[in-house]
Amino acid sequence: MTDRWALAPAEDGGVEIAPLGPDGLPTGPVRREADLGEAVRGRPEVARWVWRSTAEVYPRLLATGVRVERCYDIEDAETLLLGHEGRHGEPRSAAAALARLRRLPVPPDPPQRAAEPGSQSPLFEPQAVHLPLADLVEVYADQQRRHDATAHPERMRLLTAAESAGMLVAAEMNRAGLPWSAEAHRGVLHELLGERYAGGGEPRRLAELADEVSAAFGRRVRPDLPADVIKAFAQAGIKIRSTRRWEIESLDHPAVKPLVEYKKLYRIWVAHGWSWLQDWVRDGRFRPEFLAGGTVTGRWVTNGGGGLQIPKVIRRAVVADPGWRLVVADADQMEPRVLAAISRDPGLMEVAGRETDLYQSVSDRAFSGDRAQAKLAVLGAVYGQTSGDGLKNLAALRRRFPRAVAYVDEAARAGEEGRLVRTWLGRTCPPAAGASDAAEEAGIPVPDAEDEPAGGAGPQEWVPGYASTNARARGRFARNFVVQGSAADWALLLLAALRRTCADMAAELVFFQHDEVIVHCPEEESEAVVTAIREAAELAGRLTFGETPVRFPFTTAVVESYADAK
DNA sequence: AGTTTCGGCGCC
DNA sequence: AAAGGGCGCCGAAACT
Repeated sequence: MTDRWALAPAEDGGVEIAPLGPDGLPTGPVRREADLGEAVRGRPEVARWVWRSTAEVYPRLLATGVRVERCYDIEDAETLLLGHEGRHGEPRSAAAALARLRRLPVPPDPPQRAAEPGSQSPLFEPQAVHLPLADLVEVYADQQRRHDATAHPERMRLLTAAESAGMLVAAEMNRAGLPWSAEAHRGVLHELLGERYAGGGEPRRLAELADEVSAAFGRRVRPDLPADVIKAFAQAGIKIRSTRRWEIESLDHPAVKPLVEYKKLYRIWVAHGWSWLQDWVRDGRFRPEFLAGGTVTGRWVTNGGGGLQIPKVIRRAVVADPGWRLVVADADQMEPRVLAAISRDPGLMEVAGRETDLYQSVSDRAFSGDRAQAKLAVLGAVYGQTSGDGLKNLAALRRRFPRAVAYVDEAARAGEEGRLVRTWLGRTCPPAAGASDAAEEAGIPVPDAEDEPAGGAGPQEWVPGYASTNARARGRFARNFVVQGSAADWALLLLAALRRTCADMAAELVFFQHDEVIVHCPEEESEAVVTAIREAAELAGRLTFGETPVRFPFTTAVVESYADAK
């Protein structure tokens, strides 16, 4: 029997709290207390705190040294429930949910604010509508009933609980920060880019490469301006459509080598150079603002500093504190393993039931041992590749793993037809996701019935190529959604389990990137953390997908620098 | 002058 | 050889 309490910060800095019964309604009077931290600290027996917004409440609790074991984020649950009900566009605030319940005019959601460098404030406007606790629990009790109305109530409950747990993890990671050595970072920059010149212009190495590009063209060319580069190639008699690297690299021209090198280094300079370091690293920590469930698929995003796009060469700057270690753990072939678990394809489950390299096993069965082809085929199936070798390989994949391919094909068809598509736990893809905004605004009908295959075509196997461009884009989105989103479901359970183990140690979760976690811990705890990650992965697999032979192995490394993990 | 979009590329 | 999912970020270009 879980002991749940609702909590609502009051305008005057105090807090309202009340115990809740199984129906989600209060079982006792609403109490007012003067201090948020004390109200929670004094009730260690509470198993789950129910509140409007984790991003509003939990950073304040953490600031006073109070952690909670579990929570329920009403506005996050509202978002997930609205999505499941096919009402993605409706306002998701607790105030809006209450207004819908009472059949009053529904207020629009407050706008989101972009993160500023170094700020630690919550993502949502601080003046977001506060609801009295009595109103809040009315919304909560209604949400409990709405869980019961979903296709799989127990999975939906797991989803809202898991994402709330993810929000606790995110808040704790935001507070901890990623250990970052500014000195190591400057070392990498100097090694790659050379000296900086006064005035903030290009560093030495970039200036040299720009000169080499210009020399190769026989005139001054700015390699950072695509239009200038296209013009320069045109004058040399080479037509290019863009200056993307894969298009440039195939050209036979002396400017190619310095140009490609320039683009690589330019990227480091502008996105992760000295000014980035100045803006985002304080007191030996990089603090991107992690936001759990920030995308349609449930993947996290970070707000500020490009926290999920740290280039490999820059990872040298992620360095554990003295006497501490980074435990870097990366899930092995997560997406095909998730596909095996959700499709229940016998062949793929058998392959995914081993901890050895899944792509190698797939290639042994369907691609005569060519691992690269097997990987391309699997990723092509998941991403909806429509041309090239991927299509040919997809046919081989379909022969050996028919249920797996049929699963994503069905998702793609549903997406094209504008039907709802869900992850394993019930996160729901908006029916218009993947369509281009321009086409949507132009009022292109969805789906385009005239583009459907002619009738009487025999067994209805899904084939690409008949729907409108927009419908196909929605199909690809939906195809990927069921795999990427179910992987995100699983990852939330993983984080929740790992967080519980780390709570008994000094170890802290400091980074999470889709299928990869970093734990910062004292050296002597590192082996325990490795074990905890393995156990959390298996537990997450069972909790998310039920009884399944599919395994979720991790590659782990105990290192002092992130760069040494691979 | 300020704001939005585009091109390109980093990560998974 | 060529292009298919999810993101964020930057400067330049294109707008208002």
